[in-house]
Amino acid sequence: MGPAPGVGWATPRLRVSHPRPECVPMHVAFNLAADLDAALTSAATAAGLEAAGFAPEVRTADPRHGDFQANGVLGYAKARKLNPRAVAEKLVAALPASVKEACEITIAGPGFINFSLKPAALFGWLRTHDSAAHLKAGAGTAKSGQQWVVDYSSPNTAKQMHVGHLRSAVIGEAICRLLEFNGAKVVRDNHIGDWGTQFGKLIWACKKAQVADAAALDAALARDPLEEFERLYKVGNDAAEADPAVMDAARAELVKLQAGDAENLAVWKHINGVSLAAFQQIYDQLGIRFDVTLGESFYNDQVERIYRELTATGIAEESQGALVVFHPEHPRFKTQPFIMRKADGASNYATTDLATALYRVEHFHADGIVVVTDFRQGDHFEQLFLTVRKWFAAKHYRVPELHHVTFGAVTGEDGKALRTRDGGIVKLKELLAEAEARAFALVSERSADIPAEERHAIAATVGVASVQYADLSQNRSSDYVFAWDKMISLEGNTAAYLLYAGARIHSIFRKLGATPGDAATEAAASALETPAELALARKLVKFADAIRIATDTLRPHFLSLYLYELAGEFSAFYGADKVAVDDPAVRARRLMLCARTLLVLETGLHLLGLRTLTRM
RNA sequence: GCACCUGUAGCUCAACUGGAUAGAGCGCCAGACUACGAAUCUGGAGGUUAGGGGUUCGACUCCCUUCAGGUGCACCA
Repeated sequence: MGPAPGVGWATPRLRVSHPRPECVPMHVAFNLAADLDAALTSAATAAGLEAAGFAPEVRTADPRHGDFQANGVLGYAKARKLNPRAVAEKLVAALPASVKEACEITIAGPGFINFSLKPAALFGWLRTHDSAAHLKAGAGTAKSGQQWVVDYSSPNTAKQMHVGHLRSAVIGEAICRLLEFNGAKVVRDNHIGDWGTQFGKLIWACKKAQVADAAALDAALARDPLEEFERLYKVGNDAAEADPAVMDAARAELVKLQAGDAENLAVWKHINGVSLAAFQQIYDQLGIRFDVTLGESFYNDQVERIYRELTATGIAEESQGALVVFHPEHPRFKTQPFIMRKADGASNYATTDLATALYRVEHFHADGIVVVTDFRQGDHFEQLFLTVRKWFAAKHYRVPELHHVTFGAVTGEDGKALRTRDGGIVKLKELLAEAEARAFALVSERSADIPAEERHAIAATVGVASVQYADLSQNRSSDYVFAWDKMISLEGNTAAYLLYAGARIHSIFRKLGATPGDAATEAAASALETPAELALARKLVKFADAIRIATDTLRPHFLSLYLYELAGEFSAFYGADKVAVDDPAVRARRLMLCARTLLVLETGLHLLGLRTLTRM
């Protein structure tokens, strides 16, 4: 999606014709790659290319070749048996003067068009994008006016959150923030599992414990309710697996619950209240606040309509007593059913997920729905989305974009599912506490001069950020190897390295008695000159592209990678060029670079859901 | 059996969904603090992208096939 016409190079209105930075015009596009793309598209028409068959394909380039490259002429020329370099030359000749003034343009190899931003153009971008609000204003056109619903975290009640719940929560929150930054309105929906068969077993076990020793049960529930419910679930589950009669009894309890039995409903409510309170403690640490928590139970009374509509539209059919959907056009789902009503008449998660999709469109007017779960539910969501598209089309409901955002398993360093020393599940509560403890040890070792109280606060940020970032820094589709040493490490692509880079910039401003982004200081800045200054500026300008790709692919690691490279570029600059020099114009421009690096770094980290520090 | 995911440097991971000489960190080797935080930086060595075919100007990326690991597949979510 290109920028709004008339805001950049695509029109002759912008003229970066004066090398003196103070003359840089006000309107500088946030996403220069997109702007260049638009300029090339216009130029293609002017140059007599077949506009319909030409896409510029602008992307960020290897710094050896420039800042951006356009690859579109290769395919275009090939398809028409033209000389690609000749086409590229025609195209470049047709570019508006503003682009030629802002960039060095070369044609290389088989027909790549390379663009290198001149120092004044880089300076202009930095001057324009001087606050978080201006960055957001630039990015916010991409999904402006769209409504999205993001379904993430979604643990089951009656159980504690464990390490398996981490990725959905962390990745989901980052996706929410990215969508918002791009201008979308986002509803954060915690689709908790509060209506499944686990309650049959759990209620059965509760009643049994009640009969056996009511006082002991009450005492255990008073001490740590969630631990006790978890233990009872295990009792019920083991018993049900060992004895079919217990399984039947548990099913009966579930049926009673779903029918509205007062006693079972009371137990169920108690369990959910206790669970949500415990979840919120984790969410507070991760900086997550849901707009709605609409679990499976919320849709319980809406399932009849689902059965009715899917039957009436001919999408669902009876099979072996169940109501199912087959997809004849699909190699597998033509025989593998999507069961939306069990043979015993009960609903299941296919039913509630169908109802959920409908509710999100009817109630929230969703343009896009994102569901963040692990990859093992791939079949389910593929079937669900196929069904939803057919159903909504048949009923003339709005069909939103549907995305199943998957991620791999969390494994230990042996490649197997992560377990504690004694083979138990790693509880999220304990994992975060350990991260904090390890971070505290590290901060204490490195910064013994900071008061203990502040060190604890720093450790809380570093510990949680390290856990979050470990997840966000790698492609979500691969399995994730959990390794403490790598996670809390200060070296390499870690949260601590990025937080350190930020703390060091804050330190520069403290030392020089300056304020980041101070307009009076920056007004004195001279043109960018040294290789390190220019390299850093080039990296800063590409923030827009990092945001774009992370959002388009719903993969936050593209942003993480960018921020890591930015921090590295800053460290190189820091080592090469001293900020605290006597020449006021040089000092001013380097302070400006520091301020923009800080701005982009902190804005980016906040988009990932991390908290940042001013010292550590 | 049928499908999906994964396989890249000794290790942990990237590679913008087909672009230029496949990049980082750790580890290893050699350097840089009487300079704003060395929790840092600058160099170097390290690759048949699991194997084999194919598609094309161009392939880690797409297709076919073999191998290895993981995961799903009728009433759990």
